[in-house]
Amino acid sequence: MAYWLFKSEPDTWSWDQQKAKGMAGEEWTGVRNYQARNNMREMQLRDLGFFYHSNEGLEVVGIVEVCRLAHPDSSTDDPRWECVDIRAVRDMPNPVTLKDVKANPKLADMSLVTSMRLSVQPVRPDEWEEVCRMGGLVPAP
DNA sequence: GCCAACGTTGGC
DNA sequence: GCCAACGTTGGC
Repeated sequence: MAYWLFKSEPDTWSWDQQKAKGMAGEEWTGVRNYQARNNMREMQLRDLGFFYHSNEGLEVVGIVEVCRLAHPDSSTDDPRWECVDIRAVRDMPNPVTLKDVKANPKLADMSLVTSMRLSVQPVRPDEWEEVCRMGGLVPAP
């Protein structure tokens, strides 16, 4: 069981849109970065992730679950790009902002801080725990 | 809207 | 295989 973080610009694909897809989930298309793609290839069914709003909001707004393993990205014919499907699991009771993350020394190594531009990131279990605690999700899922 | 960071491309 | 040019991301 691993933890991840998915970035999305709310103008393009928001948490509300993700939630509207319900249990069916949605393909996480559009990733054109090898490192992010490789992270998706590593994902297992039922792995959990944070849903983060970039550009606007700049906060973790919810929890998602991987509901389909990596497969070719249907938004391109380029066979290099793959993606998983994810579905919304629940809201963060109190969204955790990037500012909050940066202000917490326990989260200094988080990819969100150290690899700003990576759009699909791994999250360590201790980081998962801490962000959930900050967001009012105790115990962490 | 700006621009720093950084990944990718392409000439050599 | 190096590295300059270029394009994109994303915080501010």
